[in-house]
Amino acid sequence: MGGGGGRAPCCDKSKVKRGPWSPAEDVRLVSFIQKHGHPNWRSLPKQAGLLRCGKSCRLRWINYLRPDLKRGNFTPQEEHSIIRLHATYGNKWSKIASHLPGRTDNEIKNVWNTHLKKRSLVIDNTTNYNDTNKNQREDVPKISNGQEISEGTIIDQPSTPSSTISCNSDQDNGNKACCSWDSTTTTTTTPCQYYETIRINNQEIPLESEVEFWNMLESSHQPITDDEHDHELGVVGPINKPSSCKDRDMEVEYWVRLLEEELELVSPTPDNKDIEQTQNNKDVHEMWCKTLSDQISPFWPTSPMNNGFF
DNA sequence: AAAATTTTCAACCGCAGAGAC
DNA sequence: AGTCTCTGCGGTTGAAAATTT
Repeated sequence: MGGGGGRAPCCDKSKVKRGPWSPAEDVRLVSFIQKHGHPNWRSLPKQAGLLRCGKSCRLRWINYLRPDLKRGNFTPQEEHSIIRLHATYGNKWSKIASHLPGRTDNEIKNVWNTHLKKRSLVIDNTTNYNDTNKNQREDVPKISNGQEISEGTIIDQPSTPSSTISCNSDQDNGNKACCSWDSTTTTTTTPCQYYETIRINNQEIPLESEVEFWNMLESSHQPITDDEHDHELGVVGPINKPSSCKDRDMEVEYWVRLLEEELELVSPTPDNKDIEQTQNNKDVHEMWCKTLSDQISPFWPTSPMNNGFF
């Protein structure tokens, strides 16, 4: 390591927000990365209008917002793999994560510490994964044609990224879980197509993806231009968006606006009668949750349909 | 039903590696 | 060669949720 003479802090901690991320921040981060990628985490928060340090943005993206993440509980097969891999690699969580597409090192670390550590003491580590009955395995990773990705398959980066965005997992070896999106249609009026792909044996294969989620967000590149909100978040200026996505922009902007109002980041929209007429915060919350659940993908990490809302 | 305790997991912290200058 | 910045990693924390008493 280089250095010496003391290390400058990554950011001024007195000027950045900490703690749990709000849905509004998530939207900002995702929509910014969707359009601009993340060439520089340090400068990203300012460019995206987020009062967060770059490290926090990176962590949020990698551990929670990346589109190639699996959601939900670990399957018994995944748990088995973790136990077996831990016996090989020890606490090298990123190494273990590289064998489990869609799972993060942090997630694996948590599940190990909370569930598997004790269990691993009583499980016979010599059990061969391939000995299990595949017909009983429920959540084996699949590619778009339904074919299972067998354990041990080398998954690496696509040879030619299909857009300016890349999102690689952080592993330091060559076997990287990877996704990419084709942003070539972002200036058309048709819903944008996003593909998550993996490269297996020199063949690029699209994964089953959360297309609706990304389509929903594809036109939300522009930060909300509300003065109060922008001032609070330190927005440096609007980001140009394709005019052809206007309708979808309005839709996304509508529910983002509801979100901001619920969070009291901005005052209620004058013409939003439903919200104005509802005095009880609980009612507002429930109505708002329903609005969101009607409009956004259930895969959205903080979706009320995903039991992760608030 | 309420309080106490335990569990979960998102987020933070500091360190180290790599690369740029 | 030395310094600095950025990024990634693994350990830890603490608030919220779940469970037990």
